[in-house]
Amino acid sequence: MRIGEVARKTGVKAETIRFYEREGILTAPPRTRSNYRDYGPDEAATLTFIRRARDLGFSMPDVRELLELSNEDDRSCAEVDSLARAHLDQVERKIAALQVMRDELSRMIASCEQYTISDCRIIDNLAASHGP
Amino acid sequence: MRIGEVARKTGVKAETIRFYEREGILTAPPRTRSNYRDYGPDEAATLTFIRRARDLGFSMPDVRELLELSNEDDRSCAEVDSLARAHLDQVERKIAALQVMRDELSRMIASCEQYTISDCRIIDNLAASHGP
DNA sequence: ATGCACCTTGTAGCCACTACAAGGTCAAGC
DNA sequence: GCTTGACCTTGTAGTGGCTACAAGGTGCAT
Repeated sequence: MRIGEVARKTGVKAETIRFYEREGILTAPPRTRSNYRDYGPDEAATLTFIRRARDLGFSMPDVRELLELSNEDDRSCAEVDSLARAHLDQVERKIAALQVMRDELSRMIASCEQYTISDCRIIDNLAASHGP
Repeated sequence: MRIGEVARKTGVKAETIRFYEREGILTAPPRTRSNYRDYGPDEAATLTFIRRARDLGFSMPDVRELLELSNEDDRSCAEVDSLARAHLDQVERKIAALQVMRDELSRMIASCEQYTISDCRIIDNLAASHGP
């Protein structure tokens, strides 16, 4: 399978696949006579794994770790669990931070009555801090 | 006021202030005899403005726009409003995306019973797609 | 033979900083 | 007067995770 096909099947762009190879995340596949990368189903599965982990927001270092762990069948999955929990924690923190932003933005926008800049509550809010 | 003091007062690090100057976001202040940057209260106010906008998640291009608009007192603040609304929209999208991640991560973590990798529901989930 | 989609390599760019190196300046303390 | 240490200067390179582009080679249908 050439890179374009595996890209379509896994949802990982060809450029990104080459990037993963350069970075050592994906092992280099064999080449055809004309020097094209020739992928098998295993590589496609790995790429799907990577893409799902990335979609869930795992960092590339985390993905590397998950990939390594996924090959050690006999090992306890406690590490996987703890990695996932740590990541969930980060995601929750990020949500909380964004909710603070959202609430403040909403408040600012609601307070603006759309006259001139000199009356603009949004600009006011940005210019001054809240406390004394 | 030297860069360190204005950094403390505005919460923008000295390195970042120099970076903003290089990028043309902040105009270069006069220098002392010993070539140190010498800031006045206006620059501090601008930096506070930038920091608050950044804390609210506005991009640097947005911040530039907001800074320019904030100097045009007579203009309608409709543009400010629309910029803020567009950004709020982005923030809400980001929250929604992260909530999807969070829910899926929670589900995965809850389904794992912490035996070996070969039984691990988390690894399973990453390896296979959901649909048939 | 021609066109077009696909592939190859390498390099540079994105965002918003952040880190570091190598050196200059200034006030306080001895 | 000399040292110490905090502060400042410039410039360059690194972060993450790709993405875009240039310049050229390959494969297949018409």
